[in-house]
This record gives sequence, C-alpha cells and structure tokens, in this order.
Amino acid sequence: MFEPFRKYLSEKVALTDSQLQRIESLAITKHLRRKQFLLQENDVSRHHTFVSNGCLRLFRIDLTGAEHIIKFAPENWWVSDRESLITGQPAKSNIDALEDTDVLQWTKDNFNRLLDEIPSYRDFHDKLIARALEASTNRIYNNISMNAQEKYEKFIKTYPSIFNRVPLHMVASYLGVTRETLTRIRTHAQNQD
Amino acid sequence: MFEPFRKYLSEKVALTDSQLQRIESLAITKHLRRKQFLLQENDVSRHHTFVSNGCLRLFRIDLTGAEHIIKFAPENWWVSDRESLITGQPAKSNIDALEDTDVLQWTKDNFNRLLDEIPSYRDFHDKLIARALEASTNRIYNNISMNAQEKYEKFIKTYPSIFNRVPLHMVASYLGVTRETLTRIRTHAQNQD
DNA sequence: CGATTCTTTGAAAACAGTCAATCTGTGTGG
DNA sequence: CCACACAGATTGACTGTTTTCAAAGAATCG
Repeated sequence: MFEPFRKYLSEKVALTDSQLQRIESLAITKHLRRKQFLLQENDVSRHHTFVSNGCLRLFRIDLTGAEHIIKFAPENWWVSDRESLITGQPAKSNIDALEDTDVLQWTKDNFNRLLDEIPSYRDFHDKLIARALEASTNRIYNNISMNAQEKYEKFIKTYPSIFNRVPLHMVASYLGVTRETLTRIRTHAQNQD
Repeated sequence: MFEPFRKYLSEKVALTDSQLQRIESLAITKHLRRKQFLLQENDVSRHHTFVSNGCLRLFRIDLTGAEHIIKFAPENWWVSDRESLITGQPAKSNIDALEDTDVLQWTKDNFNRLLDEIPSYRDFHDKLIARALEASTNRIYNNISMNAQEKYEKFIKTYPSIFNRVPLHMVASYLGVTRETLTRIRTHAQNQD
C-alpha cells in the first residue's frame, strides 16, 4: 500500500529513510470499493488524501440534482475538498471511487506537522500547490475560450490516461457539456479523419 | 504608494516594524497609465506584483486573436503569470492596466528570500495561495455547471466591486460569453423584475 | 442470463454566437 | 462651445451550437 507512495515521492523529493518513515508513520491507509464515498457533502473534510491506486472523483451536485465533476484523481494524485479541509466548514463537494481504490490519508494537524518537521517536504508541497494553481488557471482559460469540441480534444491531449479510463459521460460532466453532445462530437470527428 | 500595502498587510498578518521595512525595502514601485502593459506574452514574468490602487487584468489571446480575461486585479490583489514566474518559461498571458495603476513588485528571488526570513509572512502567503486555489476551483465549478445568465449573476454577487468598475464586454470575456449575449441577459433580467 | 450502466440516435427547442448597424456617452481638439 | 472621434453598449436578423427528451442499442458485471 505504501509502495506506490514511496515510488512517487522518490521521484519528487529527496528524503532520508527516517523522514519517509516519519511521514508513513502518520498515515492512515484506507481501501475503497467502487462507488464507495470518501467524503460526502456537508461532512467536514479532515484529511489530505493520496491515491495509491485506483481512481477517485471530486464532484458537486447542483440544485437540479445534476453531478458536476471537478476533478479526477487516479493513482499518484492528491485530492481533498480543500475549502472544507482548511476552513473546517462543511464540504460542498463529494469524493467517491470510480474503481476499487487504495488511499493514504493524513489529518490536517499531522500533515502540517510533517511540513514543519521536514523542510524539503514543505518545498515539495509548495510546488505541488503551485502546479495545481497553474493547472487550474489553464483549465479556466480552456473553459472560457473553447467550444465543446476543442475542450474535448484538449482534455484527451492533456489527460490521455484519464480519458481512456473513465466513462464518457463523466468526461462530459468534467467538461461541462452533456453526454449526447460529446457523443456527437466524437462521431463527427471520426468522419473528418 | 506603500500605504495601501501596509494597510492591507496589517489586516492579514502580524509583522514587526522591522519586518515590514524589510519587505518594503525589497519592493520596486511602478506606475502604469491606462492601457499600459505590465507583462506581454512571450516575455518572462520576473516579479510578484501587488496592486496598490487602480486595476489590472490578466488575459490571453487565442488563435483567432480574441482576448480572454483570466482575472481582474484591482487594489489589494496580487497578480502574475505564475507559470512563467515559477518556471522561467515565456508567458502565455498578458497583463495590462484598465486604469492608471500603482503596483509594488518583488523579484522571484527577493520574494522567496522574504518568505524564508519571515515565517509569518510565509504563513500568510501559504494561506493566500490556498485561497486562490479555492476560488479557482469554485470558478471552474461555476463554468461547468451554469449557463450564461447564472454565471453573470454569480459574478455580480461574488465581485460586486469589480462588476461595477470594468466595462461590460470585459465581464463577458471573463465569463466566456459574447458581449451581445450579456447585453441580452441584462435587459431580459430587468423585464422579469 | 438479467440487471445495470453506458453510449448512441433522432427530432425539437432553447441557447448562444455572428454580423452589421445603430445608439450612447465621454472626452478631445479646433 | 461645438464637432468629431472613440469606446462601449445595444438591437435585429440570422446562423450555428448545445440541450432536452425519449428511445433504443451496446457493453459490462454479478
């Protein structure tokens, strides 16, 4: 369960064995079966979560009951309702498993402890957040500047491994279009090749 | 020129006089006239920028030449092309002034120095980034879940002070709709009241 | 296999974009 | 003070895109 995490970290940050052990010693392991929830809206998010293997999704439900996927989190991704985690307010989002999934979790306090204790881990985390913000900005740009087809093509290009792993209607949800539209875009694109 | 920054900081973080002086001593002040550029795409972004007064916009230009506003930055906001600033790659974005504007700037190195020297300033900065990421996530959710009218209403509600300060066609650009659509939404909404 | 989930298709309606023209307000120079 | 230019906002007619609703066709899984 820790193996994917070790491999992931070793590529991102130089840690001593004792530092790695310290990080792992504070982790909680959890296994989720497909469709199982890690977080439900109105609950308070209390953990930072690393996906060891499998795939999660972060989504919200609007007033009409429709689901909108904010993010996919396959292995080696971090996921949480940051707003709830940081402020302690009830979450607006849900997190559930698209496949059987193993995760590692750290409570907010333990996670902050690790950042304080291990400077290189803090550096790593800072870069992670910075990257997340960049990715987020790029996605906003895509959303406001592209039509459905362009968004779809961009998604395939940016996240090929996610695209061929999750159902089409979830890609549609992530992009903010209906599944029917995405179906039509695909068949249309094939005819043009 | 430093006064707005002092007032802003005093509400956000507890700093000693000498810490504040240290921060200000590394700042570069700059005045921009309306329409003047702070950053042009393909240049490398080298500074963190705080807006003391006035208003900037961060935008990109797509393949058809159309402008898409990623963010407005009125006084007390920070703005930069983070991707370029962090990676040193050429910027994909432009920043220019919507009004005559005063800014404070710190080079990447000096800014990092301050974060290292002043722990409370780092804490403040971490929170700032965390908030930015939350705001970004919420905007993505709005983009994928709302139609033009809902996005417009949400924008007015979230940023009333920006809404009644920038031209309508820029709000349209920020929301990812045409100015004509936004005009129609407004007149339609008035008829319903 | 039966149930469920996912994808596709068709037709109509709603929504948003495009193009061209006009209107409005603001400020500048003569 | 007026005339003019300019930026911004609006309107109408039209086109194109996307959604909605309903139905049916694959694919997957226990």
